[in-house]
This record gives sequence, C-alpha cells and structure tokens, in this order.
Amino acid sequence: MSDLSIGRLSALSGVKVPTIRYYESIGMLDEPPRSQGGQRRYGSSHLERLRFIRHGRDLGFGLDDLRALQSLSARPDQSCAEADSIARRQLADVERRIAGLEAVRTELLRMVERCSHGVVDECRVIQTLSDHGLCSADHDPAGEAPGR
Amino acid sequence: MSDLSIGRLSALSGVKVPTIRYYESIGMLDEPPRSQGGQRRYGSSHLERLRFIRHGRDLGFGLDDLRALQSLSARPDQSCAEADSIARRQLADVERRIAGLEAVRTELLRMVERCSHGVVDECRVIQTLSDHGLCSADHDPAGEAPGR
DNA sequence: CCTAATTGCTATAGCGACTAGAGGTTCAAG
DNA sequence: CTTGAACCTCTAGTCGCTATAGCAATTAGG
Repeated sequence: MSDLSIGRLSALSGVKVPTIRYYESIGMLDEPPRSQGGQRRYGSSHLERLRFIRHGRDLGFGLDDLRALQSLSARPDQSCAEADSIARRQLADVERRIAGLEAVRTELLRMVERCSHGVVDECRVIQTLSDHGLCSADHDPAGEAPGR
Repeated sequence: MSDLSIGRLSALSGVKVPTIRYYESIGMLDEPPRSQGGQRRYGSSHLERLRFIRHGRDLGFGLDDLRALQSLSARPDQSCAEADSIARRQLADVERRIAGLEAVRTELLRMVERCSHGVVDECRVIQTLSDHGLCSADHDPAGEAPGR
C-alpha cells in the first residue's frame, strides 16, 4: 500500500537500513517487492512487523523468541500460554541480569570511592582487581546476554 | 615456579582452558614456556594475571580496558588517574544498563500480569509488542554491552 | 615397563546481532 | 538532463568466547 523505500521504512520503524536488510537475509522479514530498478518497496505490513521486532528487541527478546511470538500472533485463536511463558522467561532473565549488575555496581562503587587518587601502587582500583579477596561479597557477572 | 599445566591453571583461576589459549592468542596473556612435548607450563605470575583478568571481566570491563589497567599496574609510581577514570566510566556504564533493564523489567511485568491467559488474540504480551503505545514510559534497551 | 585414560595440542568455524566498507546502480529534485 | 542522495550486493569485522576434528603428550594404575 504505502510503497516505502528502505530509508523511509527505517525512519518510521527506528531500525537501521542495514539491519532491515539483515533481517530479510535471516528470514525475520518477508522479502518485499522491488521497483523496476531493483530497489525494495515496502508496505504497511512490513512496517508493523518491524515495529514488533524493534519493540521486542528493546525488551531484550532474542530473535528466535520474536520469531516464535510472531508466528503465534498469526494464529489468534490459539492459547497464549506459550507467549506467556516466553515473556516470563525473559522477565526472569532480566531480573537475573539486574541482580548481577547491582552486585557489580556495589563493587565498582567501593573501588572508586576508596581510590585515594594517588599513585598506581596504592590504587584501590588496581588492588581490588588483583585480589578478589578485597571484595565485599560474591559478584558474578550475569549482566550480559545469556551464554558464558 | 609452580609449573602448572593449563588444566590446573584453569581450575585455579576459574578461566576455561580454551579461553586461556584464546587470551594468549590475542596477547592478553604472555606465552608460557613449554614442556619437552610442547605443552604449556605456567608459573604463578600467569595465575595472578589470569585472576586479574577474570575479576575484571566479572566486573564487566572489556579486554581493552583490562589491558590498559594491566599496563598501568606495571608502573606503580604513576598517577592512578587513568585507572580511576576507566573504573568510573565502567561504573557509569553499569548504572546506565541497570536503569535500562529496570525499565524493561517494569514493562515485562506489566505485560505478564495483564495477560488473561486466554487466546492469542487477546494476549497482552503480543498486543504490547505490536503496539508500543501500550507501554507505560520509554524503555530503551541499553541493557547490553555498549554499541547500538 | 606397558597400557589406557586423561589431558593437551593446532586449526578452523561458529555464535548473536549486527556494523562497516568497497564499489557500483537507481531514483528524484531542480 | 544532470547531479547527488539514496539504494544495491558482497565480504569481512566486531566481542568474547565456544565447539569441533583429528591428532600428540602425559600420568596413574597394574
């Protein structure tokens, strides 16, 4: 309908142009029709889809989860139990990451506050890194995306 | 001195064997001497260095930052201003990520709580993903490592 | 001393989710 | 009709590992 160029679609969706082409290449986004010269021409369904993906990515969902959620939304009369469980899993993951980052934050604060701004040899920052025993509690990373 | 195999070094440092070899390959860890058969034999300095790296990674520092901090600690009579600024930058980054993840968490909670556990067509999870307007406030990702 | 199990070696490819660059083509405004 | 912005494909790079394949060395038990 709307006949959008990839640049316009990018502006309207907030997804960068190369990322849109990347999504197409991995099958996240349908191949659009092309102009006579071979340029992509998108319709409103593509825009909706991209906004869905973008929103999901902002919430930290992986592309696989979004593929699953997308295919669920194509069958509106099914139970939403699976969507629910994907979202709950994501929530648990986010909470785990927050907890990890809070511990890391505490540790970094301690490091930085105790730094006497003198010479390296007395620097708390470097001392603390060298000796985990100087740490308050356990801090494990877990602040990054899953894996590791 | 201690003459550790890579497996023992791994156990003592908490860094996996392939990761140790990876660190060597990118110059994060000095090449150790080898046994007659060509196997790596580590000393206590390697263990210290690996623990330093591991601790820094747990705190979310990038390998480049750790390289910089490491080379600072080799010159103990210099000012620790740079170490301080690296740590403060890291702290700021962690706080930014926590804030982003908190917003995401709020949004996910709303999604999940409002889900009526019915059919997909009425599912809040999918509705919310499809329409960012249903969101409370702005949530931007920023929960992952820098970039993007 | 011999053997078997474990541990080690190199090299290459893959992960997720993009991003960057080169080198060329099409489109739309003036 | 010209110009320059936007588009095209393709390849390679990012970060920090992880996995696999196909070997060689070490070590503990008998």
